[in-house]
Amino acid sequence: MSLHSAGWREVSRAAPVFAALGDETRLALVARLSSEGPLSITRLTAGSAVTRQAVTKHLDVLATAGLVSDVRRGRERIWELELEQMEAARTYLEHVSRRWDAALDRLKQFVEE
Amino acid sequence: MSLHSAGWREVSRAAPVFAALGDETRLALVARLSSEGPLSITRLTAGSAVTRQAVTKHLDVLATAGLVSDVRRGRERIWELELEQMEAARTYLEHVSRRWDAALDRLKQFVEE
DNA sequence: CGGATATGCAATGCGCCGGTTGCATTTGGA
DNA sequence: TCCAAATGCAACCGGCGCATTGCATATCCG
Repeated sequence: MSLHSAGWREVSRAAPVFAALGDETRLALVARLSSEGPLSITRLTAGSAVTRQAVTKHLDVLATAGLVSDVRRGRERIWELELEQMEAARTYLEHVSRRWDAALDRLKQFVEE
Repeated sequence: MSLHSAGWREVSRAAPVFAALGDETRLALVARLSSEGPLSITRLTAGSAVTRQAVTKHLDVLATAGLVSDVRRGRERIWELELEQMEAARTYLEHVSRRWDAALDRLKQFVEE
């Protein structure tokens, strides 16, 4: 078994998305956006524990992971969710679950025979 | 809007799980386990780019997040997936998606009226 | 027993991450 | 025009995450 199997390509795509979601502050931002809709940086900062600069950086991280996108409206930047990557992550977890179930089935059969 | 809304409790539970999945090496380990079934540390190390110690640490991280569990068998430690937390993560993403869709609907309705 | 295999424990190094502070820049509006 | 609001840019810092190396311990087996 080498690094090339087990879907390494998929892994290196999914990991950054999970990494982006793996921070409380960022995940909270995602939660805010999902429940309140598109918001500006200042609005997101109000109700967050950290500085506006921190919020900005976190939004950049999320954007790099493809989880959010921004649109300028006058002097403010409006951020909104981008579901594609999140769906991809969800699908990835689903695949893992399925393969694991299959592995357990094979194992069970192996034990029984 | 304060820190108490938008399901902060859920956020602080889900974040560590995503964080654990947000590393290529760890995600690769999860992939290996899901496709090949329960494996020992040495077997996992063979086919991984890093040291056995690194693998061990990563497994510890995954275990702390509740994503894997281990069983001793003689002189070796067998690791296997623990689907519950992964399912929880998947569900979390699903909820986010739903809320976002709802938010978009509200927004659309608001614009139209 | 004794060697080989599998794992545990500990110290160390270093880069990046999350956060802050200070100041500059753009834009809306009275 | 002039002020305030919203954001951008940059430097700085403490800590932790990822990985390594070296050595100790446990376990299997001939």
